[in-house]
Amino acid sequence: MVSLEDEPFVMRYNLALMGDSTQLVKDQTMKRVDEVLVSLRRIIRATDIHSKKLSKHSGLTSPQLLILMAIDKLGDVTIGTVAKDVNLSQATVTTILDRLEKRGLVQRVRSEVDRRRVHAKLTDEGQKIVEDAPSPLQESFVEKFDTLPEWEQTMILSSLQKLAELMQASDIDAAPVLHVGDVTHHYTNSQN
Amino acid sequence: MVSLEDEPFVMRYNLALMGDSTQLVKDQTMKRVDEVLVSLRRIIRATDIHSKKLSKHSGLTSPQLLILMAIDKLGDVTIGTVAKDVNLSQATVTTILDRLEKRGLVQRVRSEVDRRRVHAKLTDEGQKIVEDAPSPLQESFVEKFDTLPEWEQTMILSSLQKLAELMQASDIDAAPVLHVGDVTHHYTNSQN
DNA sequence: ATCTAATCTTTCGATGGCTAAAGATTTTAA
DNA sequence: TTAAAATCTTTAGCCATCGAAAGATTAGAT
Repeated sequence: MVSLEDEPFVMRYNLALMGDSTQLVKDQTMKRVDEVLVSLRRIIRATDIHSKKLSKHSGLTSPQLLILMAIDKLGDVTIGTVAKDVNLSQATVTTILDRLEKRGLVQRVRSEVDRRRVHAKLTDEGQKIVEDAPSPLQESFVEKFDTLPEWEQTMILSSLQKLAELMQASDIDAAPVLHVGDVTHHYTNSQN
Repeated sequence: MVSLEDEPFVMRYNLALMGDSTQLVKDQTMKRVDEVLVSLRRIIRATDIHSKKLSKHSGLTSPQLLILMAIDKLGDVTIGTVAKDVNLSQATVTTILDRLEKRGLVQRVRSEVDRRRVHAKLTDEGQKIVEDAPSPLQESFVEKFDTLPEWEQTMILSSLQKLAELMQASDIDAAPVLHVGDVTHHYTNSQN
């Protein structure tokens, strides 16, 4: 048995399932996939932590800010439209709006034309806050990003877009047939 | 004032803060930063959605799976080590372990040598589940990623790593004046 | 030996996020 | 006209996530 002590867990796990023939090739991919996973976790965590920090110093978290900005941008919009714009579920937007409304930054107005709809609009105070708000990504990140050579900025952006595209596509055609008890294979062959 | 109706919010916000001289140059960067932000949101959401899907069909969410795998990899580890390994806070790991323990997949054992520490280990059932578990990233994503040419895989990975690095560095830089010594420890020493 | 500082885990209180179901209204079709 | 279908928001219940503070224990210093 090969020593796997230092290998990332995904690798270790998968190695056990693969024949020796393709092993070396798969190794490479697995390793990268695993590192992608690690990087993603780091990135997600960094944004989370920034959000907390933001809230501590400006009183608003990133999603709250995001939603305020969306309302500012879109004007007098319905909840559903906001949700689509910021890429969150309606339920989530509702709960965030609850908090924003409680703080008097946003107002809900039931539509007169279609009483199922609810419009959100900024209050004067909300407007003011949006105008003075910091970026949802930290300034220093933007600064650092700005110093990268253009080719690198472009590379990062297109990588992210590719990744997002892959993931979204995967989500759509992923066949959810898995049960923990009887799944037998993993990275190598999933046929959807 | 330029019409900004169609510009994403980050741009709109940032433009308001900049003088006209550098505007065109900044425009480029802002636009990219904004698109980075959008892509990130998409990616994060895709992983979230996948996690829900996973949990619905296998009974385990991604973080739960991640933690099980980490324990499997590391053997008889303390909570703190697990937290570092999966890049989550201790508090988070504790609550996730609560659920895993309640389901009998994991067992906590207080260390005899140092009674502050708690070791986590897989139960037989937990072990079995880890061995049969699907990937924390969707199969079809891995499959698609696998078909990318090697240069692209490498490009994506290094972009992510660069991004993670920038963000972490920014978080450290942007540390509020409060506890300068406290903020850095998450990221600077992540090799356990 | 004891008091204090460091270390480790858990608890507490928030927020964010989702799906599914419930409520409310409007639209469509019989 | 009226019942069923579609549309929109909120509610309910769950999990993930964090920081801060509380508890417990060990290590260090006097």
